[in-house]
Amino acid sequence: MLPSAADLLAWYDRHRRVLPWRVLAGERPDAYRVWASEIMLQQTTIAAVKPYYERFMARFPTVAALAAAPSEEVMQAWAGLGYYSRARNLHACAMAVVAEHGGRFPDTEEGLRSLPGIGAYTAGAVAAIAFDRPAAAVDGNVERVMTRLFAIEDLLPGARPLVRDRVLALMPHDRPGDFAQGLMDLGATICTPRNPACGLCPWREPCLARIAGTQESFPRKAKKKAGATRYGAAFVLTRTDGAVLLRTRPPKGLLGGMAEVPTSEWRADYELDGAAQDAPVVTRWRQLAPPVRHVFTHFPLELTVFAAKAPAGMQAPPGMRFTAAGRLGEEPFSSVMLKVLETAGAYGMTPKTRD
DNA sequence: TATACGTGGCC
DNA sequence: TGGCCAAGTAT
Repeated sequence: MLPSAADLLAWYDRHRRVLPWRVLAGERPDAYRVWASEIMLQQTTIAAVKPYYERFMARFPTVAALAAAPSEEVMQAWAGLGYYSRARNLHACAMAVVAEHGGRFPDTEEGLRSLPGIGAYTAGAVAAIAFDRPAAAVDGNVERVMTRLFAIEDLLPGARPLVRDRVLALMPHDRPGDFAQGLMDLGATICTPRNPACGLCPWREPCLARIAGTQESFPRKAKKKAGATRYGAAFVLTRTDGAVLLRTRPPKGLLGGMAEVPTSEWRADYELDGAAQDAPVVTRWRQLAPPVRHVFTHFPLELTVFAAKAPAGMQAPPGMRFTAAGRLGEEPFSSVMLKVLETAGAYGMTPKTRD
């Protein structure tokens, strides 16, 4: 028995998930909303995205509204979601859609692919979901489903073209958008990484991995090695009027464009003894404990927090600013920076309560 | 092809 | 606790 799109679509019609960015069955969704949700969902869980998506749509209801917004406002709306280059590209993409496409998203995979922040997956997903094009949207869910279904032994990401070919071969001529979403829903709810619910799967009979009993060993992928811990010092300078000394990180690279208190470099061999030389001003710094620990995708970070007071009239050093206590909520702080500020008692909001 | 790029939840 | 994982993209 071979897998068929009809079996998946029948399952999808009964079990499709209700999601904020998903319209009712049979309705054509707004490309802007589909696109925004796809960008947010890159490497990010639905639970994390939901509150951001709702706020984002209320704040920027149309692609024109997003394009017209200041970049600081976009970064602030994204703060806490991670992978901040997504926010920069999102903004650039909105401006390109307005300036080069008359405010409407291209309705082809190729047209979408040429926009900033839209790669192979997102181009396929938007083309399929928003425009019902027969495009393959190969994400982690689809990779898992297809490598199991066909027992594809090749390592990812090398096997991706093969997965894509399999998806295109199964693609129905009608309802390609539902097929794309059904594939993802199946991966997210049935064909899960651990303990897949094979008994409930519409493709349980043709699934080669299930037949062999090896479903959990797919997809095959190379192990990636963890980076070495980096260390550094963070300096929280609070004026007596409550304002905190801040700066903005360079637009590209780690936490690009996000707000932070001044810090030393973050290095594996950082020596805390010389931390005073990295401070933004010469004053009496108090070392706080314990240090802030944070884990990025490619390395763990340990920041020792130093705090000091400054007179109310103090001016910020070049390239830095004092932000009033009442306006800290408007700054685009990353989660690691919120931990630093909380350690210093300069900000009462933890990452978890940011919503 | 390999690496940089966040964050929070789960076991 | 530590490694893995979540609707990837850019370089």
